[in-house]
Amino acid sequence: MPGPRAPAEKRREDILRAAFAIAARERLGGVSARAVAAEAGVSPGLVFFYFESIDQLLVALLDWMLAQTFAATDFSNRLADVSDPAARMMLAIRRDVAWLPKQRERVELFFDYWVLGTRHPAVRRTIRHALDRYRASFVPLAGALVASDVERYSGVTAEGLAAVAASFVEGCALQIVMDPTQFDAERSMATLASLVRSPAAVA
Amino acid sequence: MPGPRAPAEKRREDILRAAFAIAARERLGGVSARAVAAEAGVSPGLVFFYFESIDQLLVALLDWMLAQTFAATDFSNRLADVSDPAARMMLAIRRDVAWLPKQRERVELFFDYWVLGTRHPAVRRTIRHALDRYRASFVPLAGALVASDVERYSGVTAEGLAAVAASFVEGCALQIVMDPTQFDAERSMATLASLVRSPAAVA
DNA sequence: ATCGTTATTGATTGCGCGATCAATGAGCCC
DNA sequence: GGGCTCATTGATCGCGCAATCAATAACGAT
Repeated sequence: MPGPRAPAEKRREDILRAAFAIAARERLGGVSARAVAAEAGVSPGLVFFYFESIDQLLVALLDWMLAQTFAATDFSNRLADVSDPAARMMLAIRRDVAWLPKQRERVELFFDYWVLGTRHPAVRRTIRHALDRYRASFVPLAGALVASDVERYSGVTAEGLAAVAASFVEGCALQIVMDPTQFDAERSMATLASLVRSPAAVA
Repeated sequence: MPGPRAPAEKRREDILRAAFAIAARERLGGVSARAVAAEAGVSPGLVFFYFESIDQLLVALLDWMLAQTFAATDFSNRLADVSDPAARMMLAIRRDVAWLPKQRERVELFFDYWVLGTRHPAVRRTIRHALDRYRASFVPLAGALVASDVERYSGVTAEGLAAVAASFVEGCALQIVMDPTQFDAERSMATLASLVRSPAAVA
């Protein structure tokens, strides 16, 4: 009755890929053992052989997605080419906001996981960690910006500015996912640029 | 076998309240016909008598919650007392961000509904509409702010600024629900205030 | 007091789910 | 090629769910 065998790593990967295909199509609610098995062309029992439960499969899928996502974005842009701190910060934000619509599937899935995380401690920890890393990634840029014009940014800390930048991008993600037709990324970016630019540049 | 009767409107309300009580406790996943009936002290069949399906009960519950939420916030604060446009805008944002932790249940439920909206067009429409209304509620404030200093805010439209404000608040909502201990609302507010304040105030 | 309407009941049906497990055969070592 | 390991199968269990419906009693009308 058993079919052909495959290396353990490949099978795990096959099942994760199948789970992702379904999740991208029908979101997390569509990821059931039967559906994943059918998509991967294996029997339902095998899913539980490689992942003890569906919850654990979902956690593994989240890790898998996050690893892929960070690998894809971390070094995709030459931020170092821009010397002006304000422009660097804006470019970083713009890069992330521009990335959102292209990867809408993943952004939507991430929110699905975020909702799941409110009930599922392991998922919550993973997501918190990812969001913290994201916020932290803005700290050096924010620090340079604050240092570049201490008068203009008096009372602003690097951490505080990084948190606001992260909030902004996450808010944009939310709006893109909720209603892509209404949200105008360019307009929001232009508005943010006007707010951040220094008084010297205005005058 | 039937128990005592009640006016149709009261029964509907009873069932909605029961559904909300469960949703606040166990989220949307806990809202089943049996659970709602038990909470309301009626039989499961009665739920389907007043709401044709569970989906329709959930839609009715969403409408009910949104009506309550808007009724509770719209007139809770005397924005009109503040004459400076920048301060007015900041106060509006601060009021909403301060409201989030107190109503965490509702915010979480709102995101649950977003997930439900994936499968359910009526829910999706309702949520989009609510978010649009929210963003639109910032437009008058943003318009006054832009008009108060056309030089400082050149290139900024009322709609754009309103969208950014909404993004910011929604981003705060995400962070507060996911990790209330990490998110420092006051720090974010102070940072935002520094960004928005006019050059005149800085000098 | 009787009757018709209808709100209310709870047993029931059928479904999809997560999870289990005995049976099975593919691949590997000697 | 014999035998061992274990990856793979698919039937199966038990559960909770949404939804249905015949039976029933509460209530207003007459």
